[in-house]
Amino acid sequence: MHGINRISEAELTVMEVLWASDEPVSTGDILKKLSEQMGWDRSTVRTLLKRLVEKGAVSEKKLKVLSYLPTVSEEEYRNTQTKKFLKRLYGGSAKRLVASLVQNDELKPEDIEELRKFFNEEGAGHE
Amino acid sequence: MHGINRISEAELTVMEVLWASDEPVSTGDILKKLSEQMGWDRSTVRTLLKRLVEKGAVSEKKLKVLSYLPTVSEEEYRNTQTKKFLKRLYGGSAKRLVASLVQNDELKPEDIEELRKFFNEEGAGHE
DNA sequence: ATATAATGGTGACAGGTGTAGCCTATAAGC
DNA sequence: GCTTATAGGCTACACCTGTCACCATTATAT
Repeated sequence: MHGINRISEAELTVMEVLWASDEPVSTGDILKKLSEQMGWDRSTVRTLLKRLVEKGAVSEKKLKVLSYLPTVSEEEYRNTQTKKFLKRLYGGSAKRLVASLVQNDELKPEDIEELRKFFNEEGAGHE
Repeated sequence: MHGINRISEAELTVMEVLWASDEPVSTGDILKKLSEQMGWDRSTVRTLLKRLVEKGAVSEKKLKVLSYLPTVSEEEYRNTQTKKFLKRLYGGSAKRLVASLVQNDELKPEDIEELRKFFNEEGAGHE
């Protein structure tokens, strides 16, 4: 929907906090979480939030206190990023990516087993 | 080996030109390629090359003319990036990534078929 | 030899990113 | 009510990135 393409690393970390909640999260709560998890200063967190709002990736609600809510779902974001990544590093070939995952032992035996079943069903069910 | 982590988008495009050759490529050739492919100015290309050298991602050889050679292979780079990406967006679970690829129809039927076979073998051979 | 084209060195500049600081307003505790 | 802890507004600043521009030095072609 939006061109929420460019969320930076640090900003993404903030997004994760928001995605983890199903309702708007207050600056205070976000701060508490990130200051202990990342050791970030209050100002840092607030700057990131502000930028995310400017970018349209989160919206700001004035409740008792300013609170934030993502405008893009984590999955949505993950999907667009994955597509980009795929295109950029694997020429868009998901097959190549999967092959490389296997080759680099990123998949555990049980994952492989699971995917095997998965693909067997996919192969059958897909017409 | 190196911490060649942060290659920027534009820089990556330059890397691709270098990776496409098996020997050092001259500034001129790189420029020719990228100016037509990307419409980049000579200065732009040279700046990117310089930065890549500074970052240690490519080495500069003085042949007849300055030429460049990657210090990291494309595959090596792709693998580290993939690992990072996986960790960042899929909590390191390659399985989740693959599942998502399937769910988002990134894989064509014949890919699925191929992977199905692939996994059947993997599953069998891997004990 | 000269004019022209290609090379190489260095500087610049706006916008993004990581990481704060300072000051004021307001809510909470005693 | 006064003090202290939170919250909110604005500023800063260095480094990274995408894009060049300018100048001097060689090759090349005629």
